[in-house]
Amino acid sequence: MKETFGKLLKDLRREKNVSQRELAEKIGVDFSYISKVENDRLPPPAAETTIKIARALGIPVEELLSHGNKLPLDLKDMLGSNAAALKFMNAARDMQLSKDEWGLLTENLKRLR
Amino acid sequence: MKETFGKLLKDLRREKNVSQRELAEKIGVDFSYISKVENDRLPPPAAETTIKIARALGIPVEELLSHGNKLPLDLKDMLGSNAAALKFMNAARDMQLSKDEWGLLTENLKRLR
DNA sequence: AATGGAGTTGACTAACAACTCAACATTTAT
DNA sequence: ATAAATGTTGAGTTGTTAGTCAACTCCATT
Repeated sequence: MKETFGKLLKDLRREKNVSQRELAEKIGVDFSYISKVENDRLPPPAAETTIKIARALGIPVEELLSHGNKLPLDLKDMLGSNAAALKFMNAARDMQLSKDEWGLLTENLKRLR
Repeated sequence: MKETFGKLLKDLRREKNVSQRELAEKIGVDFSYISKVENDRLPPPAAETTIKIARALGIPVEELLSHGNKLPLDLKDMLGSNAAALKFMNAARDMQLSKDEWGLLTENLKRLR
């Protein structure tokens, strides 16, 4: 159904004409690690590494994160320590919100203040 | 500033007149583990274990989760795989929402459909 | 024909998470 | 005072995460 993280990364990297070694150096990992991730031999990198990759390639961070199913630490902390936010998220999950509905909520957020 | 997970658990458990052994058996862990957690010798349990504790003691799940800074797996999956939800959360984090504002959002959610 | 750049692979590892087990100490009830 | 219940502690276990390192292979040039 959904494209793997590896394939997505490989395609994006190639589009930008960056070698595995170049990318690896920019983000501070071994290049062989990039290879394995691109071929889905290893799971997607940690959130912070994924973010570095997105920045290095100049693509929206969320797209990559969501394909890797990874949560940045700051978000995890915010949610994990906030009962009210947790309740909100539980309710949202139960409603199975669509992409557009999430967009709407993000708009509402700005109008909240 | 904020009460530790351990102290909170110890207080709640005592209020309900439950021994460490009883609680441990109900949720399926060794009782010595409960002791260590209550004395903050070990970090708060995994989210799923924390939820079992909350259920066993009859207290709201979110209160305990938020004190342990743990995120249930289903929430993590939902967020981690949804770019639109991630953007929403990022925006919310940037705004430093108060408890009441989160409550408002949860209300709005119901009115969304 | 050999050098260099790019990609792939196997084996290994350090750190952390989430506990268990056995022994001992303390508190409570009889 | 003693037995039973309850609580604490040290040491060890098992699994997962997030990678590294060295050794290849496969091409494209020179």
